[in-house]
Amino acid sequence: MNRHWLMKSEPDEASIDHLAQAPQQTLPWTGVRNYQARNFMRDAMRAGDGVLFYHSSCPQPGIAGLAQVVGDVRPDPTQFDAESPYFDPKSSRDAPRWLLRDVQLLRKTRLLSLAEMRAAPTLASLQVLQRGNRLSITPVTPAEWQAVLALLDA
DNA sequence: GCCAACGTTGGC
DNA sequence: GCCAACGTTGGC
Repeated sequence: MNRHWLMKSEPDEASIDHLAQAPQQTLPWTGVRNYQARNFMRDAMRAGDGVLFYHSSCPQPGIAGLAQVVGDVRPDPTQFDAESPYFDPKSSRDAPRWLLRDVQLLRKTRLLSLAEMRAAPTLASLQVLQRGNRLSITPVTPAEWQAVLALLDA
């Protein structure tokens, strides 16, 4: 049984439309610079896992589409790029500190707004809704995934 | 821009 | 290992 995840992206940087227009409708999930989120990608994610694509830090935060993890975990190339905002001078190609996963669109959805998520009793346990949560990648239970699908169909 | 919450850093 | 200071996140 595949796992499920919620992954936050700032739409200015990588929106659901960017994902839809990318080759193979797939984007590398660059820029994760938090160890807990990195460890999820490294240790727990598998190809085929479901992804709730969440728009954050924007006028209308919420779930904008469904995606899946494809391929294997690999080094995030932006950590080696001195021109990138994600450059990490403490990392090296011999011992990359930061990793990424590739994410492929399953389908765009209507925007399931943060307000609607908060109002849904079936999503009360969702980690991203908990007070003080800041992780950009969080696990989603099968029940929560089904609850999101149900809300999207409603 | 504000602010709560959390993560990271670095001196000791 | 402690902990204060600082930086970041992200909704509002």
